[in-house]
Amino acid sequence: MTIAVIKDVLGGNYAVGDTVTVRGWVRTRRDSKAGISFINVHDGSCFDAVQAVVPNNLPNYSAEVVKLTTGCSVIISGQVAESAGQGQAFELQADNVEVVGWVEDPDTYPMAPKRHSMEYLREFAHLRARTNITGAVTRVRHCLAQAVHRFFHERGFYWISTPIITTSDAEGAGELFRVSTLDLMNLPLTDEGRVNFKEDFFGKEAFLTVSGQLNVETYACALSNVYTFGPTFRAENSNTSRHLAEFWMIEPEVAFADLEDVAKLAEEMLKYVFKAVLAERADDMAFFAERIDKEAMNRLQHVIDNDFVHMDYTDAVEILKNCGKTFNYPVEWGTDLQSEHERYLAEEHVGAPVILKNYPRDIKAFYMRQNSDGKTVAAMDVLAPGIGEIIGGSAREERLDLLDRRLEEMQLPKEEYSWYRDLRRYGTVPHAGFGLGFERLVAYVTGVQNIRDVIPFPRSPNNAEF
RNA sequence: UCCCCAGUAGCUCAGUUGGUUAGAGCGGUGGACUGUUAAUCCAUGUGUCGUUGGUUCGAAUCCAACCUGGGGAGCCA
Repeated sequence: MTIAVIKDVLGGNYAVGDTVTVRGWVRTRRDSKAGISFINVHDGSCFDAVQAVVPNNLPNYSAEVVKLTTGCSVIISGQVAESAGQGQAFELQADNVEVVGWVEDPDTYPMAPKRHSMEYLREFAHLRARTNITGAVTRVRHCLAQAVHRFFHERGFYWISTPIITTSDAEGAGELFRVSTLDLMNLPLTDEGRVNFKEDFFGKEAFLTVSGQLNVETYACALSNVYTFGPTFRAENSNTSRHLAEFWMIEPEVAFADLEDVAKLAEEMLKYVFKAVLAERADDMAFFAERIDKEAMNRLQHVIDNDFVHMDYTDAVEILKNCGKTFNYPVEWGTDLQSEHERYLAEEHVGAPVILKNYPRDIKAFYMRQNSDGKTVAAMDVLAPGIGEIIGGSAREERLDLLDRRLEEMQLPKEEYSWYRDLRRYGTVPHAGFGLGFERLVAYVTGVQNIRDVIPFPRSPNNAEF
């Protein structure tokens, strides 16, 4: 018995006449009074389902085959044949249909063979993987993840597994999820009446990481070219279509590199993974172009074919001031750009991803490298049309005195960063890196509007089902 | 967290300017027809009208609070 994945059957990897067995789930069944039934079966290996042509002389035809409904699991054996119908080159002439699992009540099976809203599908995160769209998103997501790893591997980067549990608030900003084994009903207290974390699992306060950057910098300052690719957690009460409480982030860090180097790296990486998706997931991308966003494929090709536009923050402010458009928020040097400003720059002024660089020092994180003008830091954001900031990066301040001054200005506890400061005390080097929100990348590529639909089990305020 | 919008059948929605028996399409089911393909045609069922409270002779409809979802904003990736 040759077990075949549907991708290989449809792709012509078997000869006509070969007997193969496919296993999967029924998408639709159509009966013909000519004495056959058509059963479309999907197994996740590709976008399309294979059509099994089932003759009515099979022993279980009337008892089982004609009772198959959407969602039933089956094992079907038969001969690969050129299809007499339209819509597929190959099909399966079935000579055995085994029903593995029935759908107990087709009327209440949530994944009915019809269009569902994304909001509805989200309520069935355990079943939505069976739909066309979630299947396609899942394959594209995988393709992107593989391409990211391949891209860095080919350039000599090492994948560093930075910790999920941390005991320092990496950027002194983000809201953190606490990790604790203390009994909430009976907390140990200090003499001052505070919670005594010395009795907690780690002997101190612990949290889920908001970024692997500070940790991965340590490895960049030894292995030169490194990156993280892992889950990240933010306890921010963000209720938007582009925020998750648990998301995946890719953070390369490069020793002896400056901002220009990592801006180039970001551009090359995006082009590399977009090429991979167009080459490897043409079936799924065609579906997104047809059903989600007409421009899904053109957008990627356009990014691949054109150089990214680089723009200084200072120049961007001038462009925004002189563009003749009235914004809800005023544009002024020294303040962070609002969504509407970023959107104008990426969507209208440039019409493609744009790299904004050299932001005012006072609105950026303590670790960003200060420019010689005394006003700005070597930071960049990659803004993508439709989704906004997709990448944020910077050169890191490698000069200890300047770093310490920033820690003091921002009133951050120096002791907490002793190991980070050590990197500047022992063989410091200029280095730079960036962070890419993986789900934002998947959303950008697929055209799916809500980030909650490009991760299998989204976590957001008030929602951690499944 | 703030602003706006929505919650009616399994799903997507219409409707009800407060008044008897609540509507369509899709999906499901039954049948017809057919190498069909989200087929087509015919038939068919289904509702604490989000929750709680208030106003009223009477509330699914008006009001309030709450819950849930969506859009936008902030925070950011």
